[in-house]
Amino acid sequence: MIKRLLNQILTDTVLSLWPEITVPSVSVELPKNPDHGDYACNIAMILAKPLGLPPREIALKITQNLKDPESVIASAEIAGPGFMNLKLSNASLQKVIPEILKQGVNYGRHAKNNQKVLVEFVSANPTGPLHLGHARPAFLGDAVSRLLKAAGYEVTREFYVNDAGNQVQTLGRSVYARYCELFGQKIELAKDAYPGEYIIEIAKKLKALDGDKWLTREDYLPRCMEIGIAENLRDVRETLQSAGIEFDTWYSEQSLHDKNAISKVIQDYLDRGMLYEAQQAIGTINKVRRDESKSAQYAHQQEGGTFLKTSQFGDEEDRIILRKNGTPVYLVADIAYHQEKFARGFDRLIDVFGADHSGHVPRMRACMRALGLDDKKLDFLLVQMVRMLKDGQEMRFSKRSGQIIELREFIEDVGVDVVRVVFLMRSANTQFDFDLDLALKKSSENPVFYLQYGHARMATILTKAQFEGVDSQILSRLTLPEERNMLKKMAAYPEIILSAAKSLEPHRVLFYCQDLIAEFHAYFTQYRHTERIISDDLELTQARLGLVMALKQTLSNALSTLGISAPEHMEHD
RNA sequence: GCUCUCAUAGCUCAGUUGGAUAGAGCGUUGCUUUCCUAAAGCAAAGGUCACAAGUUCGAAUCUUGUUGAGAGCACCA
Repeated sequence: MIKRLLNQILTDTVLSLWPEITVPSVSVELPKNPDHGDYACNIAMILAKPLGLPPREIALKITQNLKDPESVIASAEIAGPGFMNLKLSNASLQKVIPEILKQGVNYGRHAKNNQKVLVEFVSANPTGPLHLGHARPAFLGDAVSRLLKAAGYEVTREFYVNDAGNQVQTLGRSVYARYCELFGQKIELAKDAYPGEYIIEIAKKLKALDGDKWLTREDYLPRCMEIGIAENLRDVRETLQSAGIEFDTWYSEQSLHDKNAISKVIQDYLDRGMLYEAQQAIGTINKVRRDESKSAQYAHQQEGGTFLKTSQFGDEEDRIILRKNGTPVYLVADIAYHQEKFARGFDRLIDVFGADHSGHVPRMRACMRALGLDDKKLDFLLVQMVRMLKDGQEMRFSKRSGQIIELREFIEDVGVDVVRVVFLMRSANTQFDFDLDLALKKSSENPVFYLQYGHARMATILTKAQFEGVDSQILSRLTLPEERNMLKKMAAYPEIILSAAKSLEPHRVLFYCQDLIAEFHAYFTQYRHTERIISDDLELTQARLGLVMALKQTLSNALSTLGISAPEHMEHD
């Protein structure tokens, strides 16, 4: 809000001086070095080239002719190669407090931008419980959704349910095997069967509902699949709920099959002349593939069929979509699903998934473009892998061996907020090591407590003293450098939300919280003997309480935008 | 072999999209509490931003190459 004001002033000034010039987007920044004023601007350096003048000269002109009717800028200095260091008047900084208090929980929330966005995330196969591997994309998708909403988007959160295909059939057979076992039959699990304990629980449920009716029947599979999917989805939903993650829609893959969306896509491609019959995809011939590549490994299973001309749209080779026997491959259902998403009228589609599926990105883009759809609407948030460490050793998970840590248990053991913060602290783009021992320690080594303690400390102060409201007279008492810094920081909050949403990077908000709290803690401790918040000076006390209240509001808004709870009170030893 | 991502303090990571003297947390060392919560604060130590060229007023950030790590490269889902 202050930034926008400064932008306006500088743009007006430049226009008044050089009307013929198209003013580039002015960049005003919070400098790290306090000697560089409250805000720093590099516009003079950017204008040096188009104006053909030295940056310092331009800066001088600008500072001497500032169009600043409300005298927001108290002083402007020229420094270094041509930076303008702006110092703001106390009064203009102090205005943030009433602004924040007026807006309350809405401070930092932006007006609706009439953009509809769909965020698809988790979308785990309904063949088992969620495990630790799902955690990062789940929390990221959730936080990104919250961020986009705060930034003014109308957000729909969607879970794509893979309830069709081989995997759920395997699930059905696994359930049936355990079901038979419950009636005393000796069974041998198939090689690809799911070995987990939870399958037995599902079998028990089936037995309780249907008795022994399926023992002698051949058509057991649909029923076993149905109950398997339903039970797993229920478990997934509960786990997500305990993680504070809700979805608006659960989109069934089977429903696409049911309404013939698959054959429709193929017809669409056919109409567009995008298909051809061949032994081999165009593109593979030119590509040197060594024995290590997977396609070479499986070459003997490749028989030819119907191919889609994705190589014309940026994919490295054409993709098969119908096997030689005419059955569609998995990709087609995924294409149909994305086509559906486009048809539902969103302005922006975001897919969140693990970086192990990064190969999916150019392929899906190409498939959409081959349908004549604008793939710029499609965004992929790739979440890098997490390496789990226990006792300094990497833990390897495999679903087949049943060696997994269930997300549900993990959240129960560690606490939602801790897990959430650990996963949101890092940008999605970097892989990181998750130290399990550290997460389990409920000590100050854990960054969550720092955040929450800051909020609780503010809450304590406010309950201790009666806050009677602010007016600009009183607020003029806030003149300590630390107080000015916190005012600036709070004023920057709406910008942080916007840029974090724009770049799909929730961790920025978390680092912002960390900074804001650090400033408050330092302020609090430094002045605990001299300039206490609650003092005999009633006016000063009210002004500082107003500051704390605004801080608390900003912090609580930021934390809730990430789904992290902000307690009023914290118990500890 | 090819493609993508990454490489910043002892460890885990930020770095406002090209800006001024590269930051935080943890760990290490020393200090601060009669008090509104010490789950806090202050100070110190710790860096060839993997390496080498290039682009320009200016590079951790952009380009190319090299090295190293992770992921992907079947008509599996």
